[in-house]
Amino acid sequence: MARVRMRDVAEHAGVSVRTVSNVVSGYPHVSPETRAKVQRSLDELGYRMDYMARGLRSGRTGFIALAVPFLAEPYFAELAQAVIRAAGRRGITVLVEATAGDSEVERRILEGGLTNVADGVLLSALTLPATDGAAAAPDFPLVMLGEHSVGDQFPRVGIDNVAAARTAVEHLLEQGCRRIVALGRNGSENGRQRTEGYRQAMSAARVRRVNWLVAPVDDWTREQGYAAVRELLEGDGPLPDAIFAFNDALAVGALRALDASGVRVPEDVAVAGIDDIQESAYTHPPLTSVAPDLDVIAERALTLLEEQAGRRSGAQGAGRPGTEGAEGAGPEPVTARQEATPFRLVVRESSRRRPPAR
Amino acid sequence: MARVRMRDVAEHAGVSVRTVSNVVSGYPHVSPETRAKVQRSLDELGYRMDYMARGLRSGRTGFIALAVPFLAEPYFAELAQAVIRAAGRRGITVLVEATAGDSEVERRILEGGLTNVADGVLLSALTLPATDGAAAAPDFPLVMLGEHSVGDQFPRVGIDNVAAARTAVEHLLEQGCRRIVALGRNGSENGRQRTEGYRQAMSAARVRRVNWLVAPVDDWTREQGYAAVRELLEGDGPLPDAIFAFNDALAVGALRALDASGVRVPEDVAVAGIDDIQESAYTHPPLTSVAPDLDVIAERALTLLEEQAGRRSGAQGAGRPGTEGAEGAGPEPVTARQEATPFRLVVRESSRRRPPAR
DNA sequence: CTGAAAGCGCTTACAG
DNA sequence: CTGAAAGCGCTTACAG
Repeated sequence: MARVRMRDVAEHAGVSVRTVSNVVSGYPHVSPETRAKVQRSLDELGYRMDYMARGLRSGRTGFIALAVPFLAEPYFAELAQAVIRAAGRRGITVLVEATAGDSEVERRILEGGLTNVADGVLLSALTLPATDGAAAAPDFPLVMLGEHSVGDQFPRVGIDNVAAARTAVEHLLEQGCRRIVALGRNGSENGRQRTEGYRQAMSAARVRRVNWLVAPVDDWTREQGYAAVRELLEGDGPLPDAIFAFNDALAVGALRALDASGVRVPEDVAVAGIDDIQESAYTHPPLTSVAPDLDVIAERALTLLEEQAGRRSGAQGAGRPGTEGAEGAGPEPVTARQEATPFRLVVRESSRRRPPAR
Repeated sequence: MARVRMRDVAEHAGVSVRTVSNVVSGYPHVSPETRAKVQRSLDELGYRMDYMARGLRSGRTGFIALAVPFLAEPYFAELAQAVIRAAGRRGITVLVEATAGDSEVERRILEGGLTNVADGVLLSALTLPATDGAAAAPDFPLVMLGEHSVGDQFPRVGIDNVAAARTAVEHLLEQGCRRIVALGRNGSENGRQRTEGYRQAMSAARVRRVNWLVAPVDDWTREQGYAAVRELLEGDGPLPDAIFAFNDALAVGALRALDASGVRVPEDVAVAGIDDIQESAYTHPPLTSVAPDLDVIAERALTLLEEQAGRRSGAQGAGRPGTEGAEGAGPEPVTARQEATPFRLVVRESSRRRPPAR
């Protein structure tokens, strides 16, 4: 019951390993009879590819790495799920790394810490300042995932943060809200962009400055949303009539704080968030949110990764040829494509203050 | 800027690759001067281990595979997070697979589908009937994770389902509830065990049979919890005075259904679940739940995996030696250890009907 | 404590 | 369309 290698299959079928390899990897030019014969041996012996060996030889591992800050945050869990599903469709296995939002860890990944183990890297950075990595474009396939962008030397796939935020705030304005809190500023690039969307919407609606409210937080978590809104409610200013949370986790925390203080939603305060995590359909009341299309994000990210890999290794995919003397024209500088993916506003009870127009 | 190999480092430092390998892998018997010299070359050249090559040679990949049904389910996301964290502490990288609860996929994993890529497998099976795989103990390190058990030929790490369920129901009984719905029966082994816990608690409290209520579901999701409770409320029987949900996702759905129907929690109906997912502290009202210790589960599972790997390869760890002629005494039958990990009841507002005893 | 060498299981030009 | 052979970057007995 020892390990079955290609050589064993070849002997069993009476062909060379080359032929077995061809059959296994789906190389088209194999005679049907040979293929059938080999397939029979494959099945009979229960052959299973050794991916390590293939990876060593071909320079391709069949893995991609996905690095997210926290897998336990619903948004990232749902994103990871979408990536794993999309990768599965392409026969790619996903290696999940949790960075804990540690910029040291994120930097290491940007510097290629995962390249020996993965053909490409999907990084959902949290803390990396936009100036970082400006020095060098990576010499391996890399796509930034989700909202955060690190300068623009890397391709990124995600929604347009400014537009998403503007959409949410415009919706609140349409409900008749004026005194709207922007909940979530925290010094991140993403936070700046969502603040900008808020600003644009408020400005376009000519809301007076006295009604522009900002509640800063450390992280975009339920805890922070709760704490920030508690503080707001305990202050002596007049109540806001709406809260725009920079993500749904913050909104969930905000809803809990409002509930605990007996503030009615949406009658007293309307609430909207971004991400449309699954939880948001079950809050009290159900949460209005801007929904990114995670499947589209995952698909595009993988496509971009493949494009980069293709560009890097030439047409026929010579993998890791010998001493790599002639590197072609060298890895072409990847055009930084910042793809904005579609999103839609999902209106639920938390912001429904006016009867829907018929 | 070609790839730096051990050979390059060896030349640069004026030693053999053997020595470089020794330094890199932390082999103790290297003279301090040599070590320092090699280290300098390592740093200077920016050497990075090729894990594929090491994996091929040593028979050990440095990966473990974690298979869960859905990464987007909070419980599994939090479990995965705990596993990744624990693995990181041991220098192990985690490969995450999503089975979608497909028994075909789960069976394939049980048959070794991931062994060529991972040193061990952590499987959180959902649908596998207990009879499956009874045929053969696996010939690779495998630990079943979480609540589901597939017979007892595999080691399993998780809470005692019967005890956890009993604890939750006993708590509801203590609150004065009598007419308690068991929400979640679905034909799974886990479901049977939690039903048994319910039965034990109800029976011990001598609750009359007319008050034993069961609400079956397909999956343990928010959707199903919502639908089942809607149906319950629309029926013509008297209302229950408590709902024991087999997990928190079901409880979240139940809370939403009760909220939508204007039923007050906990005054009219008390609610308790199992899992204590992060979301549960933010529901309306906050949810009482039985909390497993995911960090303990992850740690124990990894330890068990290592024990199995050790048993399999002999003391000095000869990896994959030659033709493996002498397989020792063969892989010893792994004693099926069903480790019950600790849990605690977290009481929140959803079940607090009586003033706490002082 | 260190070197020279074999070999892990694959893929892939090179011939035929 | 198929074979024989080299080699990917490591680890590890075997010598010394």
